[in-house]
Amino acid sequence: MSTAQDDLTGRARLRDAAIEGFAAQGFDESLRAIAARAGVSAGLVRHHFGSKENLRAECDATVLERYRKLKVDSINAEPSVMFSQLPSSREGGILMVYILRSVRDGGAAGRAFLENLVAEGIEFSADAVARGLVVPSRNEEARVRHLVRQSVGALIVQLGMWPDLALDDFEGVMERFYAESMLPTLELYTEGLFADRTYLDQYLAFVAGTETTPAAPAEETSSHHGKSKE
Amino acid sequence: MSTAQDDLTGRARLRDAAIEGFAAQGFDESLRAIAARAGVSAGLVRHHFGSKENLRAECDATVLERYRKLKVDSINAEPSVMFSQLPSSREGGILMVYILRSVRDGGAAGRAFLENLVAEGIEFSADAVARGLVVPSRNEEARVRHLVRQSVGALIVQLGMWPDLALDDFEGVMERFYAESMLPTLELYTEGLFADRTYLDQYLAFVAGTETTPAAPAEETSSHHGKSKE
DNA sequence: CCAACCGCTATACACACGAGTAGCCTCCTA
DNA sequence: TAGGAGGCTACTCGTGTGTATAGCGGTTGG
Repeated sequence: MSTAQDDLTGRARLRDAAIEGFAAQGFDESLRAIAARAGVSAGLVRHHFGSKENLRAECDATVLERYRKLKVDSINAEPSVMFSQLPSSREGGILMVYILRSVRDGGAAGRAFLENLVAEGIEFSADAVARGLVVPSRNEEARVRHLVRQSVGALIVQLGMWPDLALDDFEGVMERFYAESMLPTLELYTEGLFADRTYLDQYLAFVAGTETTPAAPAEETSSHHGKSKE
Repeated sequence: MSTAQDDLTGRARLRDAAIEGFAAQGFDESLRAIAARAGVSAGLVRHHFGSKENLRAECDATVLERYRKLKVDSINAEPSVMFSQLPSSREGGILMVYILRSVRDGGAAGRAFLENLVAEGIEFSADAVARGLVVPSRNEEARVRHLVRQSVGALIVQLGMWPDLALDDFEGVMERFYAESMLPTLELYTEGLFADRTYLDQYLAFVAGTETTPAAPAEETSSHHGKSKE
């Protein structure tokens, strides 16, 4: 149940319209507008879902489920660059914008999406490091979290700077975004930014000076557990 | 005139309260709440500023002006890493959150702030490249725009994931953010991410194939068109 | 002295929103 | 074909918002 195409009856239509409306206009979209988008009356929302909050929750769950499904479908589809397996269909665009909006507003779906992306990235990164494609990091999770934060954040900034974002043209927008981001990304990822290692080495020396390592807060850094004065 | 401390008379107090309220609660903060924060009545907003939109516009202008002032004050203060000359005072935190919110919502102040940051970054980057601190890019402006987008976006994501952001503890929040972002940033900037140049070279070859260069739309990519792996 | 002015408050109005209620209308079943 | 259950609509209510108007009180200039 609750897939996209099998039941177009009321509730599902309303839910999809809500997802689309939330993605297009933000989560302040009124129930009336959503109902109008679905071609039904406003009060129907209350009969199917108890409140707007419930509707939002169900939209979140549906979007997350569809994202996972879409991700699984496009797996082994050679991700040319990390975090770039972007959808090209209209539905994929709606999903993406919905998720970006959710992250933007600090919603639960956004947090879940980020955690999902981080877990996926850690796995992917570990594999890539093992295969020698990616240089290792002193804190793999911190690196992945940083990359996820930056990638998603850049998309959110782009989304904010495109107020008249048309969901129909989402693929075009993404294409344009990638066109102007691909070169800097690849340059940064292969050639770095700094010409020498002084900044990094200085920071590493500074961190080594302080006993508590702020970069690796939780996990024990390999085996040298015994700290100095205890 | 129009500095923070000299005139505490009504209008300025209200404007500052609006800035603080917008930063703390978002731009949907009601006029009554702003008035209450300023310790005055609600209708006063209308007498000083015609409407909420006008108030918002004046807040934007004030924030931008203060940001520029704060930036000028802290110039030559050795930016250890690009885009990290962050304020540590409470007022600076308010300014920063206000600007982040403005970028997030696609406001005019946000766009102006981004453009300001890009211009500043281009200048800084050119200088750093000339001094041999930073490796050159095939499209400096695209790289700066990319870095700005990513840096600001990462902060916005962090902001969204911290719903109970206390403006008083802003420096602590930023400190924590930098503590967990510093290592990945420095690693990425000095050691890159990819172990070899294949991805970049493939992309450059692909771009060289198509006549229209999507990454460098306007400017000609100087003279050394036929590049090679050094 | 006083009167015009300005900062400010209190109250009211129009509007949009989410929430809630009653009833029609269709389709499915026996 | 009769009955009933559920999808759906029209309407109403309370609330919160931005906007607007009338009026009070202190300050200042003639």
